[in-house]
Amino acid sequence: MKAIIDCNSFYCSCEILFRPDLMSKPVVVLSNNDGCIISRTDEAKKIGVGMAAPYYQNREVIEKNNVAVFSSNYNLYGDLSMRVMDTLRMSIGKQSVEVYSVDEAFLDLSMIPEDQLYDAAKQIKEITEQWTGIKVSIGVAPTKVLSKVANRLSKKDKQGTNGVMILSTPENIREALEKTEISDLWGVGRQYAAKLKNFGIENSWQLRNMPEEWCRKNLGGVVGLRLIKELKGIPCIPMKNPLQIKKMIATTRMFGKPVHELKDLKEAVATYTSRAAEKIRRQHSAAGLIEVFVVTNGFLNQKYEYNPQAKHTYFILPKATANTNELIEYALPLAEKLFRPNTKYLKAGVVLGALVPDHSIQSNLFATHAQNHLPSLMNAMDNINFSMRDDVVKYAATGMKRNWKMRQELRSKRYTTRWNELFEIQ
DNA sequence: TCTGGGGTCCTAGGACCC
DNA sequence: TCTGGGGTCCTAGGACCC
Repeated sequence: MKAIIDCNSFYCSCEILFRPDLMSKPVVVLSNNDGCIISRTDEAKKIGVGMAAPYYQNREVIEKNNVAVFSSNYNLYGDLSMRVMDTLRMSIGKQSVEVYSVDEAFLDLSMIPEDQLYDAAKQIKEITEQWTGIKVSIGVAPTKVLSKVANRLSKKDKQGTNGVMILSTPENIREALEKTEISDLWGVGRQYAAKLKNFGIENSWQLRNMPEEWCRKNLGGVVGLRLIKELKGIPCIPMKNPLQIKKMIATTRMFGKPVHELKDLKEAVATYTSRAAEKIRRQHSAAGLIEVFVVTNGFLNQKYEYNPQAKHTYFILPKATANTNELIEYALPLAEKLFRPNTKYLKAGVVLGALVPDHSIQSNLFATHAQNHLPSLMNAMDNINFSMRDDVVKYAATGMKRNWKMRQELRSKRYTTRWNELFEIQ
């Protein structure tokens, strides 16, 4: 059996942990740039705050109901996520935990006898909540897809299920699938949901009973086939090796306000390149490809309409590297190539791909002495920036003023990762 | 005035190989 | 007179996830 464990309204729960006065109150967390709502408590949901909806569209209901609003604080969420995952690894062994996202993990429970599953799941839940202060829900079933179904139902009815739901009998599974609308099924997005509804398929049980060949044809080939098999209780999506390294790493951001000068765009691209390079060094990778993209929104002086258009371009490196200055040298011409005067830019991003382990980079006999010492320079920079924080050491190309930086007007303190922002008790 | 920031996997089709 | 039947690798794009 497999389980998925999921933190309830994760970002909001992290904020409430340090603001106990907000417990059982409506709370929301905004995306970067304070653009969209990306986490909301049940109480906020109840009064009609939409998920993934623009902040400004919900402003009225938020202010009227005194909803607590936070900018996203990824330092805080990342640290608490690590605590949750560490707790799970301690509870059932690190080989049995697959971190799926910042607030979710799949657990392999195959070593637990069926009649003890409920108690085991309940215990994992209690330990996690006690050690981290974050509430969680658990769904247990024979396959990953079914465990997601179980988890969703346990969250919908927290009182009735105590946040734990086991789907082990055919009757249980049938009932759960009948209750799960097709658009709520893991693996069915907007496109497929619309398509399935056209065929008269409204819930997951109906999909389960379709012919497998039909699913292969209509739901993306083997992806669809796996989905229907998983619905029938046949595991097709294996647990992943916990030590897998990423295949691509990106840093992309909306600008605080639209950018229209090449100088600003280049600063941003250099900054994102530095961030992305730090990330690949952290997993001991080097990049063989760099891609830059920009999102424009029409012309300067034109009336504002949200109509984003993406453009991208890339460069294949002669030799994989993790050195920030080399990567910036490749990135800036790409930004210049994309730039058009008189254009409003909303967003830019840098993607590092074709990642290889850094020990496998071919060394170059003809490289200069200085080039051969770049890894130690990168190491030193990373160490300084990690211990001192806030980019104490950076490249000049990343700019000093950075007037394109995103807005984060309502961010809470980074209680667990900055000495000078510790939680205080009066 | 205003709409996030990451990722994964799969397929089709073209270029090229023997 | 006859003109095959496999492969691999790469890229772009589309779907999905949180």
